[in-house]
Amino acid sequence: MARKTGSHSEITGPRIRAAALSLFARHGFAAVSMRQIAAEVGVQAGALYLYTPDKEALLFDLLRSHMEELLAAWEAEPKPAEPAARLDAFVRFHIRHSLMRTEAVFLSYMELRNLSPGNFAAIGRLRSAYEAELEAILRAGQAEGSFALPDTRLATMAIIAMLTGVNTWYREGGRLSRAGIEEIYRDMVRKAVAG
Amino acid sequence: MARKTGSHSEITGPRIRAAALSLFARHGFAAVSMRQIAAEVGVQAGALYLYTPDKEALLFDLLRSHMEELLAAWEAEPKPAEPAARLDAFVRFHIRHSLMRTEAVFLSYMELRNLSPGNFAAIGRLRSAYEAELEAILRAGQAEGSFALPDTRLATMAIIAMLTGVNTWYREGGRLSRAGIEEIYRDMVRKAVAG
DNA sequence: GTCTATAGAAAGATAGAC
DNA sequence: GTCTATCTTTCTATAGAC
Repeated sequence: MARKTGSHSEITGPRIRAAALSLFARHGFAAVSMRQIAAEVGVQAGALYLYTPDKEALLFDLLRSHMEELLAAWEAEPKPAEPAARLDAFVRFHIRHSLMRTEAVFLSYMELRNLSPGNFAAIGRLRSAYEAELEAILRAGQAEGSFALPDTRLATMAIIAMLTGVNTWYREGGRLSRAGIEEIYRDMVRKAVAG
Repeated sequence: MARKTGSHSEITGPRIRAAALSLFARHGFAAVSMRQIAAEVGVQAGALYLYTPDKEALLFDLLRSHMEELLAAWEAEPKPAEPAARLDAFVRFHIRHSLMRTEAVFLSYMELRNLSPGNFAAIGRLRSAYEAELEAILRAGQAEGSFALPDTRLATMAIIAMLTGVNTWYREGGRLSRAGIEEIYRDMVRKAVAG
């Protein structure tokens, strides 16, 4: 069972990812150096390259994990069949999830442009898949007659932007509780799409 | 009227600002070098320092100019007294202005964190002043009874996020005209705040 | 006002000892 | 698996010629 000195591969990898996520979200991908990430983890800069081929791959990994986790979480969510109730569920889910993963959401909206074209497209596809979930709900409600939307695609983008915006102003321990915020947004969205 | 060789101070300054705006918006402040900006303008890197004390001051100047221009433009806008009509005017104005200044809007939402604390606070004050314009409209409509909003502050942030989001998906020559987009957003906002 | 040249610091990434 | 040391490139910013 003897191990080499300083062998911590099972724990160092996740710690590097966590440190990178936090630093990238706070200062921006390009403004953060590999040395800073290494210092946060408590290793030397060179050691990072045992876990990632380069800096961009580290960013891509964070973004892809986030999007895949988001899609999986929505899939696992209990989803009513009725469009109106399903929309409520989406709103609550999106806000709750965004507030739980503030840093990753920030990254996903800010650092796409630092990806190579191929990686950019891959994240774009995952994002489109998520947007399609909301769009399907709106389309179903529209077909059923419970929603009145002149343009379903625009409404999809408008609602997601509105909900994701919660990340720009929400602060832990502020005036409103998370449940309270979910409720207010849910009501605004309900009214905005209503016939 | 003899001038020194290569004297273009009246025109080089604005061209530097334009190049910096475009590059910062496309690649991010930290990812753009002074050399790139200089190359875009057609001067040497050293020449930039005749127009700005450093790189951050260049960013700060762009952000401040944008916010001041935004506030001045809204001030110059014809504004109905009735809250409902005034809200319509705000929505149309915000979308129109955002689409006319895509790059600056992008910068304003992405690069605040690259400012020093003092400069950050200065831009924050300008942004708050703008948000206060919308919040005042919502408050007036609420007091008058034409709007029904459980939380005026949250509604302010939600509406601005929704409207500004147009920048993330709008492309020139796309499916919808600018006027059409303004109209659809106006209707969604109207419904969202209605009693 | 712009140029060339460069100082001085810091970046990403790699090599090889342990 | 992590370290130290370093290669190579690039950066911001300045100095001084023209």
